[in-house]
Parts: sequence; structure tokens; C-alpha cells
Amino acid sequence: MDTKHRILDEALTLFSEKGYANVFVADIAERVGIKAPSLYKHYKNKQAIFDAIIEEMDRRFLEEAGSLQISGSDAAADAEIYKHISEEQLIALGNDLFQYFLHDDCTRRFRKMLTIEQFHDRKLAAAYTKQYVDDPLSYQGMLFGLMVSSGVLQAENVEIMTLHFYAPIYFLLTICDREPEREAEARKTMEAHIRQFNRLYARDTKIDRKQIKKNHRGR
Amino acid sequence: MDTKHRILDEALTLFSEKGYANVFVADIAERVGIKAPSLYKHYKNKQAIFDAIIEEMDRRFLEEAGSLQISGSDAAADAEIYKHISEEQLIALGNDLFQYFLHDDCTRRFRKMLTIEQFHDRKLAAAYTKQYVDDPLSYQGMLFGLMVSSGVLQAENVEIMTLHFYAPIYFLLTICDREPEREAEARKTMEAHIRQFNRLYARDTKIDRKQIKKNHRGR
DNA sequence: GTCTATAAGAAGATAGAC
DNA sequence: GTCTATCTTCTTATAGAC
Repeated sequence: MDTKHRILDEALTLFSEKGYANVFVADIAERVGIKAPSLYKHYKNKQAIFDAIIEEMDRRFLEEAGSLQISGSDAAADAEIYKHISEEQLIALGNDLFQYFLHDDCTRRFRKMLTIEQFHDRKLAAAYTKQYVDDPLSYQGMLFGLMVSSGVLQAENVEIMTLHFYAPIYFLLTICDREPEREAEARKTMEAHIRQFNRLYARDTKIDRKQIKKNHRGR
Repeated sequence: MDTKHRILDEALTLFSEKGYANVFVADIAERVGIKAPSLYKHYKNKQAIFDAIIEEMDRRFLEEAGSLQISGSDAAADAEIYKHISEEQLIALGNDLFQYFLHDDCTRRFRKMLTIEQFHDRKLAAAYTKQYVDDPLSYQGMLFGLMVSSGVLQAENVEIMTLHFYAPIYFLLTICDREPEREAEARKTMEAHIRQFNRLYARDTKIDRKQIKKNHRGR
């Protein structure tokens, strides 16, 4: 990786941990293995580094069109799978989504950076909402629409169904960003969430009430 | 309000908008109507102002024991209401919860401040998780437990049911913190969320499938 | 492209008068 | 308790040699 790109990488790491204002140009330079003044040969100033990160990630998201997709592959392929999805497949895909958001180092650091900087100006607020609210809801809403059409799931309101699927995942994600040691717990909760979600919305599953009572006592 | 307290108030406003590092002692002083050096007669340094805010809010939350309670009143009273809750009551209480979190100026600014500073150290991360994750889930979980016991609602897993109730509300709240102009939309979504939540978990409501199809076409 | 030296300016904090 | 003046330190950024 060339110096210009390594600067962005190290800056993103630092910005995502301490926030823009608490990171000094010298800190970034040190991690790259150069002195601060050398950095100005690559970027006009500190703000230009931040802007370059935003631009780079914008480009990346557009390229992949993937951060919002459950499977990460293309929409047409997803659509076919989702028309006949099983509970286990739904869980697997929820896990993939979680895995991607949490363990792709770039998306994780970028999300944390946006979390810290989201109130700084309207552009960053809009970027956050697009990445983590509107785009995921729109893409997943399309998939759930397919599932309802094909009769796998049923709902009064598909948008709310999508919210019921995504909001808990988002919620658990923010916990892991803040306290990574809670990841195992969050993963278990997410699996239980998706199972219960699937049963609530499944077309033909009748809930066995005796089973419910038994589970209840067992805990 | 005395100067000492006005300093905290103005500092909280600034910290919640710009983050600790981007707020200068002179900014706080100016809003209070004094000069920066005068401020040091009230607090040892800038950090002490931040710490005092955290302490003050801790004290406030303990006193009210209220940020986590759906109704804001005491738990015993809530419990009685919730044993026989109707859909409209559930919505009303969701609205109250939303109203409180968004429009109590102190809690809103404090939440935004913690959002910005949550990655700064483990104490702040823990404070965030306690306030906006564990305490609400614990309190609301207790209420939903009552509702299940009394037979108003049913669920395989009450903790997940609570997550299904709270996570969408939390999600909508973060949208409003970031982009207040989306509040009206968020309130509508929240009402639809609670209605659908109630129907999904209601004990005796059979979903009318013809009605679903009709609604679906109608949109 | 990287370095050393350094300028320029900001921001936190103190001294001491009133 | 509030002010003006000032100190100190830190941080960004530039100049200019190699």
C-alpha cells in the first residue's frame, strides 16, 4: 500500500477511536512511519485527509453497492433466494449481515467515525442516515416485499416488518461497536431475534401454545 | 439559576453539538455571560465541567429512576396498567416514551453528548449502554413479563419481545437526534410499529388474512 | 518525498487588581 | 466573583536542506 493510502488507513483508525479533533497530524504521521511535515506532501491539510476518507468510502460503497445488501452479492440473486427462504437461511443471512458490518475493518471504523462526527454538520448526518438507515431499509424492504409476494411471510405493513427485522440488528451492532466484549452475547440475541421474527411473520406457522408455556417454565 | 449551574447547562448544549474537544472554555464562558478566567472560580478546569455534567445526570436519573420507565411514574403503578393494556394505551405510552426522550432538553442533549463521546473511554461507553440499552430493556422487559403473565400478550421469549418493542423506538430516536426534521415521519412510523407489534404479540387476535390482502392492494 | 527547524496561532490555565 | 494581562503548551502548517 502506498503512503498516500496508508495515511488514510491510519487516520481512519485514529478518527474512529478518538474523533477528528483529538487526533493530531503527528499521530497519523507516526503510525505511517513518517514525520508530520512529510504528510503535507500527500494532503493539503488535516481536513483534506478527512474529506478523502469520506470520498473513498463513498466510492467503495457505490462500487460494492454492498453494505446494504443482506448477502453482499447482487440483488437479482438475493431475490431468488429470498422467495423461498427458510428460517435457517434467514438466520444465516442475518449472521452474514452482522459479520460484515462488524468485522469488515473499514466499514466498522468508518461507522464509528460517522457516529462520532454525525452532529458536526448536515452532510455527515445525511451520510450516516443514508448508510445505516435509508439504504438498508430500502434494500431489505425490497427483499421482504418479495418474501411477502411469494407467500413465505405475511405482514400488514412490509415497511414495519423491515424495521422489525433491521432495527434490532442495528441496535446490537451499536452495542458491539461500543463494547466489543459483548459480541458473543449480541450474536446469540440476534439469532433468537431472527427466529422469533420469522415465527411472528411466517405465513403458515401456527404457534404451539403448550410449547410456549414449557419454554417459559424451563428458563 | 446560579452561575455554577448555568455553566453546566451551556457546556452541555455545546458539548452535545460539537463534542468536548471542539468546545473552548471561552465559548462556554461567553454563553454564560462571563469571561473565561472567571469560569475557573467555579470549576478547576474544563474536564471538571464535563465530569460535573456526568455526575449531575447520574444523580438526576437515579432520582427520577424515570428515563427507563415507560410511563415515567413508579413501577407498581405501571404494572397495574400494563396487566390490562389495550393497543391504544400501548401506543400512548410509546408516544410518551418518545416524547420524553426527544423533548426533555436535558436528556436529549446528554444523549447526544454521550453518543459523541462514547468511544473516548470505557466509563462513558458503560454509561451509554446502561442508560440506553440495559436499563430500558430491563424495565420494559419487566412490564412485558407482566403482560405475558396476565395473558394480554404472548411470546416464545419475552426478552426478544422487549427487544422488538424497544429497538425500533431507539432506532427512530437516533434518526431524530441526527435529523430533527424527520421527527413527524418518525412519530408516524413509531405508531405503525407499535400497532403491528401489538397485533403480532397479542394473545387472542387472529390476523384476518383477507384484511391483510385488502390493505396490501390499497397501498 | 522525507527530514529538521521554526513560524504562527490557538486554547487552557494562572496571577493579581478590583 | 469578575475582570485584564499574561504564561505556557500544544498543534497546525510552512520553509528549505537533502
